[in-house]
Amino acid sequence: MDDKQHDPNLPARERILRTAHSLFYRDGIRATGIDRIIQEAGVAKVTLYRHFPSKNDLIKAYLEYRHQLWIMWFKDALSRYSKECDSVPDLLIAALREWFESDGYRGCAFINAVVEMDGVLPEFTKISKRHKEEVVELIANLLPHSQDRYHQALAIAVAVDGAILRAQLEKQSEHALESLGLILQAII
Amino acid sequence: MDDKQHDPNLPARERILRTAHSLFYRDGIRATGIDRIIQEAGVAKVTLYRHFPSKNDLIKAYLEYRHQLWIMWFKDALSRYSKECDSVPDLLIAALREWFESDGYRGCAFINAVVEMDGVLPEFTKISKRHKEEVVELIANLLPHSQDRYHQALAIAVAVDGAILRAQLEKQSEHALESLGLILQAII
DNA sequence: GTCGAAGTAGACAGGTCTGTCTACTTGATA
DNA sequence: TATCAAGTAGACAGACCTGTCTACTTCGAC
Repeated sequence: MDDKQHDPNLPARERILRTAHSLFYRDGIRATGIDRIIQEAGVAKVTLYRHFPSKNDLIKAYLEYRHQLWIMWFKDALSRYSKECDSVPDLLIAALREWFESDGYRGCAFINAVVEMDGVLPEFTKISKRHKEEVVELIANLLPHSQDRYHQALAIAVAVDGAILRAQLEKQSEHALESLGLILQAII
Repeated sequence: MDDKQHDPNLPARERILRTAHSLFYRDGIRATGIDRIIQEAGVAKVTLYRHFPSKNDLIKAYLEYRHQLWIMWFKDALSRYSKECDSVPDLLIAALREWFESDGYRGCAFINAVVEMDGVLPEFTKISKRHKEEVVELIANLLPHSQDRYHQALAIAVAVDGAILRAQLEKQSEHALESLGLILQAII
């Protein structure tokens, strides 16, 4: 899900976006300055501002990019683990474990963005809500059809967010996954 | 739980701490400058730096203060609602509803601090972990004695964190509380 | 009454931030 | 060959940040 190569053959816009993604996610949005991004991306400042008129525009592009990246990874992980997992709880936990234990895991980029940037631009919150809604839909698709399938998926998504945070706060992911397992077993 | 009076008769240290609490929680830690705090608290810059040698020291004091404030509120809310609630899920949800729907609700100060300040000082994360552990203990006290009471409390705390986030992301608290209710009913 | 602790206002240093500007280079296309 | 889009380096403006400094005031304890 992460990409750190910064291939100098890529077009400038792509290099800027990928670098912004790495730094915004790793160090935080406010803590990452434009100068740092252009240095690491190997582009001139004018180039960055030609593609992204302001830092807020770059942040929005980062969130859209991250959304695509994460959803793609999630779908892929679900399909990969579906072979060896025979229950929805096991499947979700296997996928999330892969994420929580990946290098440089720092929680959910959208939660982090809302915490850091709430009040600066309403669009950051809007993008984050859209992301969470799409996650709920993906979870709902895993559940058997029933009247309250959507409510169930919503509750699972809430529990998943809690687990994401716990894995971020503690270095270990085991407690978070254990707690999430207990919740999922109970709900489903 | 919140205090906005800033009584000018209070000692300077107290005024600084309360003002820092209001601003750090409302606007975020990084977004709040020292100049803003001293202006709003009505103290000189030298006075602030005599009591808190650096901004990081002030942030630590803010977190400790917030911890005491929140735990006090939580205990009080639990005891207040225990009269009219006859189950643990109802009790927790009644208390959290009060918080989620209070003026200026902006999520959990400790989650926010970790997201904003992770990597700046390890102590911020340490204080936040201690806070969460104390919350787990308070939740465990509500549960009947059993072998896995602590695991149950941990899982509930994870779900509560998820609900805290959902209530922060959406303007409404209803969805968050509904999902949390579903989880609690299933677990307990 | 003297002294020291704790307060005041506000200038200042040195750093970082976003965003603009100038002046130059490179490469594809018409 | 001429043009134009897209890139480069880097100085600069103006704002804001933390933290230090000077010089003055107030007030209680001894």
